[in-house]
Amino acid sequence: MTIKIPRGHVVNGFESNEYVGNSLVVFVVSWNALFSCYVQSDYLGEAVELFHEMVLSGIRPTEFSLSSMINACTGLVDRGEGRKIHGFLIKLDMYAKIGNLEDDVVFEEITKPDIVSLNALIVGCILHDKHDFALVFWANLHCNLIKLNVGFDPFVHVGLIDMYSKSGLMNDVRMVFNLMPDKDLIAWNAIISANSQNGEDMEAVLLFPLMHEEGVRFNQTTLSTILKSIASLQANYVCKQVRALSAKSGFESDRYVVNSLIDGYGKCALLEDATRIFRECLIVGLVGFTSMITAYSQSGQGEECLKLYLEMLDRGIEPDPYVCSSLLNACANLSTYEQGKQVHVHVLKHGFMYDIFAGNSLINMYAKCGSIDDAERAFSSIP
DNA sequence: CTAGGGTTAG
Repeated sequence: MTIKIPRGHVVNGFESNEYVGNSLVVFVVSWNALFSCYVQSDYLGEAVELFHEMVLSGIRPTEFSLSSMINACTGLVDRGEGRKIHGFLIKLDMYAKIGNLEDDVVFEEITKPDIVSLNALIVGCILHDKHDFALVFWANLHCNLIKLNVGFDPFVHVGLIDMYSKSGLMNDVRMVFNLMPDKDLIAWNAIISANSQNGEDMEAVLLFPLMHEEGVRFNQTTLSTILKSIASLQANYVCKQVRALSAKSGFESDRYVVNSLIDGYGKCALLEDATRIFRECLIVGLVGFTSMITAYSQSGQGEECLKLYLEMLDRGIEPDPYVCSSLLNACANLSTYEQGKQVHVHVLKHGFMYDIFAGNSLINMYAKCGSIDDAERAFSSIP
């Protein structure tokens, strides 16, 4: 993997600033800026490596550094790459001066846990990639914190909600949310998203009016998140209501909201409405096309799927494993072997065979098109 | 710290 952002630029950029006095403070801020860049560019493993490097060079992380690390680690666990950075964990433990993570007694040695030690522990738990252990550990940690009457940083709270959510631990998600003294917009979005991600779609949608009752204003993220659950529930009427709400609140031009609306209408089998938004919005890109292709595929209009795909390529939009997977599914439903083969060529050309969804769709397509040979070949070609 | 599109069966 190539690292695009030259580290020196960021670090020297801050160092050479004559208005900034304390170089040690400057350093950690520069590192933090770098972490943020890396995480946003999806260089998660590199971000963790850099973090380790910083810690070894004697610079104490701040809540900003660790907040980036929570994101990086959550992402890595998502991808199943968490183990790769397991080695760093051991050293991280040393830094955190908590000795053996598996012994929760060591926590008591930290008489006044601050944001740094707390966050280091979060990173440690996530890096361990041992969710069952993390659960026990966090349960103990929570008890200790309550006993010690230590306030949580809101960022830590949302980080925890996100981590628990991605581990499927909804009870813990709710516990953390309920512990929050000030539930702001971000907290509400996090709990709604957690419900949505864990298949509690009805709950996710019902939280929306609750949030309103508590006097917390929604934003585009809220709308996009509940639309995903509305799509799963195929709640046609609610979908239309949210569309009206998006227009009224001015979030209709948000990329995520638009895509979620297209997808929502598609899943609710409201093809005309989906098409209208799709055609009216000039910002529709790869994701919008994928939603439309899926919608047509599900309504049995395979020719439209292929037409849309060609239109997409015509507009210079590069395909990805998602759209290929959706397209292969359309071919499978239609039993269009020749077209399926063409999509297979695209999958190979763009190197999407590593993607488990694209691979499965390919196998499925050949199977549905009646070619077991091709299906088997596709199966054994999965890396 | 929170947000969008994809696979398998029945």
